[in-house]
Amino acid sequence: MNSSAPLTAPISAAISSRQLQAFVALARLRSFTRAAAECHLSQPAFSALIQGLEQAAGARLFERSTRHVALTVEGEVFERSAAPLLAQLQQALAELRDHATLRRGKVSLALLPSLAAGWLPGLLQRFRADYPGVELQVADVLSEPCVARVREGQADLAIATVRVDTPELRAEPFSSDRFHLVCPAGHDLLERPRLMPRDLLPHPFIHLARHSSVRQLLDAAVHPLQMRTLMEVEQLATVMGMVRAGLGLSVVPGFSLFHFNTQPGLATRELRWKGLHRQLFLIRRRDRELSTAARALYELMLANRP
Amino acid sequence: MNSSAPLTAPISAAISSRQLQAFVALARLRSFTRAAAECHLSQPAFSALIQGLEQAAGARLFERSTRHVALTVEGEVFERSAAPLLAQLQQALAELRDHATLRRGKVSLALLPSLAAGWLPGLLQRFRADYPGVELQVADVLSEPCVARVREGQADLAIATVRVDTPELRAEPFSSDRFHLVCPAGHDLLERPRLMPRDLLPHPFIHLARHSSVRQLLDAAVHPLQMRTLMEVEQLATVMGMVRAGLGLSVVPGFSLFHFNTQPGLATRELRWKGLHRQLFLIRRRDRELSTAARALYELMLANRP
DNA sequence: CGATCTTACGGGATTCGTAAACATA
DNA sequence: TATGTTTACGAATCCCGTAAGATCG
Repeated sequence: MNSSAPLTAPISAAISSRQLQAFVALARLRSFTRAAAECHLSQPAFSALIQGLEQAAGARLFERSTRHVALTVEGEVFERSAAPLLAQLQQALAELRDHATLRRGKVSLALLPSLAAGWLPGLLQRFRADYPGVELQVADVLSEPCVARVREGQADLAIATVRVDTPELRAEPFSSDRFHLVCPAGHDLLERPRLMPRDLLPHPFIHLARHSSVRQLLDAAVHPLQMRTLMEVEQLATVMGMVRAGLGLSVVPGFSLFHFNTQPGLATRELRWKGLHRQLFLIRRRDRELSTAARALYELMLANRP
Repeated sequence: MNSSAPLTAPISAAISSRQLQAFVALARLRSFTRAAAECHLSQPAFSALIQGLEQAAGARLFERSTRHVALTVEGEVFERSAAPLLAQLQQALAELRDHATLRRGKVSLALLPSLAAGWLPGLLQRFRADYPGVELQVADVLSEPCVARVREGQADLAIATVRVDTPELRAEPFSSDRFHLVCPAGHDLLERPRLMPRDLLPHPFIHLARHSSVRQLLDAAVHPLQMRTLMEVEQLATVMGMVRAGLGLSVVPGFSLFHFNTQPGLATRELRWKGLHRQLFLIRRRDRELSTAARALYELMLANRP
């Protein structure tokens, strides 16, 4: 038994896109010579292409003499399908190549509000300049929802503070930031040579919500019950407004300093307390590779860590 | 210059239907081994097929490890086009093969009413038994309209009495028939040893319309002004009714004898007068070959001439 | 006889299947 | 380690382009 002989095709005869192109070109130009030229083939090679198609189809598709080339009735039947078929195929390939070359695509990213407002915009500006056709979706939510979005496939990537190395999710260290005291300009805490946790206790304090990573780390460094909690708010922008109004002081992550540094009447001071720093992780699914578009954003993020 | 090197594809990369089939099978089965088996290929050959497709597409379409095969995002993009594309291609080929094997198709035939009523039905019964899927269109009209229909592409074939050998049309001799006297049974013309044209003159005569071939040939043999014309009618069936009612007698072509031979009270007698016979031609276009279906009918007609 | 399609043919690329190497759970 | 994909490789096949042949107007 000759085991190396190719087996017969399982369902249909093999048709190549080049045969389809040749057919459509010949049906349009009605000349082997001209159609061969359009397909960048020698005329005999082109002829063989058509013959192969006719053989695969099981019917003569063109009537030809040396002076005349025309579709047979069967050829007309096939033409009605072949022309749109070829167009669809080429569109499908073009669409695919668009995705591969980042002329089209979609990336969805979930990350902490502080990064979304401060660091991300400049990054996305560059990304959009390079790949204007790629659709972007950003979810500026806290760590837990960030991770949930990746887990549920709603986001390709997330930046969050939770190290989730599960069978589903892969987390890699991305960046870290320190925390900063924010208070009205000229506040006496700004002058102390060494600022300790207990130094904050006498002052009215604007807390962030308990589920925020900032709050949780701060609670670990300074027992909350000992503090003079003035209020709890959700947004860092609100913290900024409260402190600027002189209602109290607060502690915010470095990535959100852009909220405060540009505000007249406000001052900040880095807190170098042990344990009071945030580790950020880049989180993605384990079971899916990133799409080309997502990988491009991933690379750009890694190359431009805050 | 290496002139035998294949030139690059003109527009799109070459994709074969086998690659499309392989892609769809792999997307469905998510296993190279099983998909290769379904495509009747060795697994490495199948793998190469997919790799070739990915190369042509310019993007990786599957994420694969030894334990897991899944579509990439780009693969999903392509799948949306590929599956319907393959289905359409296979349907187009099936349709084409149906036409080639006469499971489908269409033939239109124009021929004289006498043939349409007498000879054709039995022929078409056989044709339909062999090719039940082929649509038939019959125009039972006189010679001139028969020819016109072929000339205008409304009919594939015609049987008519005019020899039209023009640059457009090809006519080949098909058959011929003689003319017959029809009269009430027991009429004295039936008894004469030799029946001559002038023997008809004393009797009331039922004429066919002037544009019919029967009438024109009869007028050439017997001057119409000398005849006792009772009336002119269009249809041979009307002639039959008139003669059966004893109103007169008439002359009809042999192919229409089936109208008369089975009628009680009627008799016929062949007229062997010089020039009084009809030559029938099979007419088709010169610039188009017959479709497979039309050719089948053509062969059947030739093999079963009246 | 001139334009055009088909056949013939040699060389190189392609693709097959078997076997071995490689990778991951 | 076991299952499943990729690489390696020799052989058969396919496909190209050139050249010669056939055919119709």
